[in-house]
Parts: sequence; structure tokens; C-alpha cells
Amino acid sequence: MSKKKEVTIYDIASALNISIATVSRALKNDPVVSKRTKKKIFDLAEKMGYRTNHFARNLRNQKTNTIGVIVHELNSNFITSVLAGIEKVTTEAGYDLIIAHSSESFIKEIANAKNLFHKRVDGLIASLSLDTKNLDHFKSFEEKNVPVIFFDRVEQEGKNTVVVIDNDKSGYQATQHLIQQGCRRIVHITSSLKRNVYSKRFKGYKDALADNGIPYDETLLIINDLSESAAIESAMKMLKMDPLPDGAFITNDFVAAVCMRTLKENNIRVPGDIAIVGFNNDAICTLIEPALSTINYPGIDVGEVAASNLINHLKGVGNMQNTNTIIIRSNLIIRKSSLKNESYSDKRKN
Amino acid sequence: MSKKKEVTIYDIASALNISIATVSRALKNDPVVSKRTKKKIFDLAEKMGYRTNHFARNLRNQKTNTIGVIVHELNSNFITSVLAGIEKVTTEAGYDLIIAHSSESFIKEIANAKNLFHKRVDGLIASLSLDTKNLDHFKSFEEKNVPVIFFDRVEQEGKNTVVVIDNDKSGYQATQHLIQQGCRRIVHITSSLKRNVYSKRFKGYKDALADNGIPYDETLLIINDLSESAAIESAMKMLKMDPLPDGAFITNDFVAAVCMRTLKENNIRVPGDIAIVGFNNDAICTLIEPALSTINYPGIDVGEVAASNLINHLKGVGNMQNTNTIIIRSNLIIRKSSLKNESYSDKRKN
DNA sequence: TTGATAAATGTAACCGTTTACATTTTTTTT
DNA sequence: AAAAAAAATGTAAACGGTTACATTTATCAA
Repeated sequence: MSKKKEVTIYDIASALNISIATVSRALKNDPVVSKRTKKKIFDLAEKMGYRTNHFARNLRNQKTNTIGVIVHELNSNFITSVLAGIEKVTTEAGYDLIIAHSSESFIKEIANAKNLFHKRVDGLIASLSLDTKNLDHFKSFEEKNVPVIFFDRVEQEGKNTVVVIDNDKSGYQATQHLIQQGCRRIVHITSSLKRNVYSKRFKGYKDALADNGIPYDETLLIINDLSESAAIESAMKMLKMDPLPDGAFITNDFVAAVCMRTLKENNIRVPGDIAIVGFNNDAICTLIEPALSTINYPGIDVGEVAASNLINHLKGVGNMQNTNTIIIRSNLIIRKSSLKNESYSDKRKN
Repeated sequence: MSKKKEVTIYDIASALNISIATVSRALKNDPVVSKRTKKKIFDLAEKMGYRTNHFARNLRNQKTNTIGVIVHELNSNFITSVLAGIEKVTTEAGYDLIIAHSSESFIKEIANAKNLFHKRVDGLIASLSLDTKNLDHFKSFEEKNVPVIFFDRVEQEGKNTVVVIDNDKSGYQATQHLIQQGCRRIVHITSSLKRNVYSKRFKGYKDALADNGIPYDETLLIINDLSESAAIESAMKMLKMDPLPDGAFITNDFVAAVCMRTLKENNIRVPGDIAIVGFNNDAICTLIEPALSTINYPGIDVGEVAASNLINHLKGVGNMQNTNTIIIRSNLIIRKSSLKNESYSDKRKN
């Protein structure tokens, strides 16, 4: 029942009557150790059930081999694909991951950052919470020269490397598409404009309107959080508009899905009465009815790029100084929810 | 640009002209240190930007303060709620989390287990992959007396603690409900019967049929994985059945949603022609149309219970020997997708 | 065979904590 | 004021690796 003593390099060394230095080198596959001794050591280590003590190693090496990740929410299709992308790259490179999430709270994000800082992650990948006010909590990383890469929700003024899509263009494309479908009163449902993703999509929305000679009407802008109740609220606001809007560009698929459901419950036809375009290309898009047009935002690519950039930096390959902004390709996916104009649809589909 | 040297207890000690032992004790808030010295030490530590070196501490303490988690999939509503539950409890107790996922592959699960074992997690929480053949890869934990708790997908014969719901009863309830709605040819779409969750739900399905005098028809059993393509295949199989089934108990909400879509695309009405009950109570349930009846499987509770049990065990409170199986409450949620019988629906709703 | 060179192995300091045990300082008792 | 007891602090040895530098052993040319 009692915990068996752990095997150390000392045990292996004394069993084979060699020095710990040789054992240590052999286990790291140092070419300086002869093949014969290496084999003996490997075999015995295996037989004795040796496992490296990462604490001893990290203590000596002064690095943790760990990368911290702060995301604003776990329960999101997009975020889990980003994490998958990060994980793929980091495990391949032999790094551990500590994943923290802020639940969209500034306070929690600060706590997460502090925690990861004290855990001494070698690098950090983060996406800001909705109500993050400033980036002071990342300063300590900067001071200790721990690289930080932001993705999705970022602050672009700083000198941090950021991985994003062209939110501006995406917003423009979504809106332009709705206009081409004949929409003239297009609602824009989004979240805090303090966050780059939303402000840029908003800019794209306004630019598309302007380019089509449609005046921007601020009563058509609805800002809310990303919860189900907020989504229902937003849909209710749309329903109260007079005249009714004929299109909606909603910057989150889940919110779009809930809105659509609420509108339908109130006998509004989609896309007949109101055409809808969402954002992210989550799995729900093709499960709801009508299928949701959206902007494809490939999380896995974002994660992979962010992680491999960070790791390259840690390894000293390439410097982050000259790559400040990395833009991942995104694109509009047209489905039934925005197709008022069948002839247009035919053109696109064939 | 160069990395500033880290502050250690030596630096604090020599700055205050006291011994490192006192500093170490003070920082752990040991009552043996006088209030005066403690204050001096805390203040200076803060001012110098001291942060504990967890490696040195763990090396000395011979524990990692880390809990490993192996899940079969990250991209799942249920799993992310379990993780949220685990995280809540573990961070409160000051433990770190390493999350690994097997992507339903036995090979990867073995690799994950080996990795976490080498990282020396203090405890492990795991759910088996679909094609896990045996539990040999967990033996090393047993040998070193590292506690392992399984949840959801478990192997009940062993002497491990497991956290589950009453899958048997849930399967029975789902099927019974369909029968009460008038269904007589009920398809059961599920996954590998090697996994307890599916075999037990299957047993519940059969028992409910038997109790209602409906003979079990093995052509109505469809076994598949949980992918979108598999779900479409399953729906196609249903469509080819002659006569058509009039109900379906599907052990996964996502699969159920895809099946429902496929059926509808083929002009089958739900619940009119085929009533459907899913499993898990994912967010999609109320977004698709008709809303999906399902078994509510509260992941967050599962995670919290598993984690707090593990931690209690690690702290020596309560022994895992006498608590082998923990059953979390689950319940049937009736929505439109299974309501053929309006009067019954009214009864339930009022 | 010898000396030079290369290859393999060994020695010992170090990474930053914790803690049993020893010592010093302060407080209390008589 | 001295002795005894309690409180505070200090000393030094772990914990298990890594690696600069030193030493030994093997290889090869002359």
C-alpha cells in the first residue's frame, strides 16, 4: 500500500556502477555516450520503471516547458478548435499546456494572468474577455521577457504579436451580401465595441452600407453579451422595430441561432422577412433551419499559427519584432438563411 | 532586453539580514515566525517581485499539485461542462490541471496516460475512448498508488471509483416515453456497446420494450460512431427500413440533430412520422426544430463530484475503498421532437 | 611502442525550496 | 537576578536532475 520509492538516476548509476552524469546524458540521448552504455542504461531504466523528474530538470534548466493559454470561454466551438490547433503544435514540440478561462470577466482574466505568471509559463497565448479594460496584467510578462501572443480578441496598438482575421473585410462581405439580397434595413447585433473583433466588423458593416448609398441608422445597432437571454432580448428589440428590419448581421452563430428561433416563434420568416448572416461557422449552422449563412473563422488555423509562432520565438528562430499582425484567411459561406434572391443563389451554387 | 534575474528567498534574506529558513517559513505564513518579521518579509517580497519557484518546492515536497484529465473529445458540450466542474473544484483547492484528449482513439489514450504518468500527476480523472480495449495503461498509476477516477465512460468491474448516471434507467425512461407516445417500432441509434454508457442504455431500451410487450427487433439497432457522416448514414438506414420506424432513441444529441435534419430533408415529419429522443441536453436541443427531447446529463455536477472526491482522497479525507460508484441524478426532458400525443403533452406541461 | 588525439566517463557545483534539529533571544517564574 | 520555559531564528542537508571542466580510456599514426 505504501508508495514505492521513485527510481532516480542515482539508482541506475549505482546499479550499473557508472556515474550519474553518464546516466543523465544517456537518458537525454546525448551522442557523447557510447552506444553500449546507452543501451544498458535505457534497458535498466525501462526495467526499473524510471521516470524523469521534471521538477528537478526544470529547476536546473530554469524553464518550465509550459505554455499558458487564457481564453474568454471554453464552451464555444470556435475556442475549442483554437485549443485543438494550439495543442497539436505544442505537444509536437514537447510543451505542456495550462488552459485558463476568464468567463468574459476582467477580474478573472487578471487572476488567470497572475496565476500563469507565478507558474512561470515560458509563453502565453490569450484572447481578451469582453469587459477587459486594459492590458496592465500582461505587463509582468513583458518585464520578464515572456512572449505573449494574442488571438481573436486583441489590442492592436501595443507591440504584441496578434493573430486575427480581417474582421473589417468580413463584416463588409457579410453586409454586402445582405444588400445584394435586397436588404435595406439591416440590423447589426454585436457585442462590446471595445473589442477589436466587434468594432472592426461594425466598421465593415457601416462601410458596406455607405458604399451602397444606404444611410447608417444607429437604431439598428444592438449591443449585447453572448448569452442566450441576451440573444432573446435582441430578437425582441428587432420585433419592436417599425418598420421591421429586412436583414441582420449577427456577429456570433449561437446568438444568431437563438435570434432566429425567437423570430420564427413570432412568425417572422427567415430569410423571407429577415435574412440573417452569423459569424464563426459553428456546427449548429447546418443543424438549424434554415441553415445559417456565416463567416467561416477557422479556429484550428488560428491556434496552430499562434502556437507555432510562439514556439519559434521561444526557440530563438525568427523574432517577433518584425511580425506584428498575422492575418488568417476567412470567408463568407452562403446558406439558406440569407438567400432571399433565388436567382443569385443559383448563380453562386453552380 | 536580457531576462532579469529571478528573485529568490536568498535575495530577500540577505537584504533583511535574516536566514532563508525564516523567509521560507514566513512566505508560507508559518505561525512560528513573528508578526514583525513576517510583515517585513511580505513587504519586501512584494516590492522585489518575488514569485515562488514551484519546481524547487515540488521537488522538495515530492508532489506535483497537478491533476491529469483524459477525455475522449474536447468538442462536446457535455465534456466542456464536465471540465468546467472539475476546474472549479481543483482551482479552489489549489491544484493545477493538465487536460489531454484521446479523440476516441485507444492508441492516443495510452499515449496520454503514459504522458501524464511521467508528468507525475497526483491524481487522474478519465473517460474512456470509444475503442479502448483494456485498462492496462492505467496499471502504472495503481502501482504508484496514484488515485484514478473514471467518469461517464467507465469500466465498472475494476475497483476504481466511477462517477456515472443511471444509464440503464435513463434508457428505460427514454424508451418508455416513446412507447407512451404510441411508438411501436423504435430505432435505437447508439455507439460501441463495449462502452458501459451505451450497453446500459441499450439494456434500458430492451427492458422498456419487454415491459410493454414489444418484441425486440435487432434490425432496429444501429451502431455507429458519433461523427456527422455516421449520423447521416444512420438516418439513411432508417429511411430504408420497411415499414418505417415510428420512433428513435439516439444516445447523443448531436447525432440526433443530424439524423433529424436528414430525415426532414427526406420529407419525414418529426415527431409526426418519427418521434425522437436524444441524450445529454446539449445547447442545440432547443435550437433545432422541433426542439429535441433528451436525457439531461449534468456534466458540471459530474465534474465537481469527480474532482472533489479525488481531492478528498489526496488529502486523506475519506477513503476511496468504500465509495466505488457515485451516481449523479439525470432526468428525461420532454420537448416537441417526441410529442406525438398532444393530450399527454398537455398533461405534462400544465 | 609511444605519443597525440579523440571518445567516453567522472566530479562536483548548482538550481530554489523545505524542514529536522540546533541555537539564540525573549518572556515568565520564583 | 537567576533559572526555566517559550518563542524566534539559524544551520545544513536533502530533493533529482544538468553541465563545465577534469580525468580516464580507446584509437590511430609514426
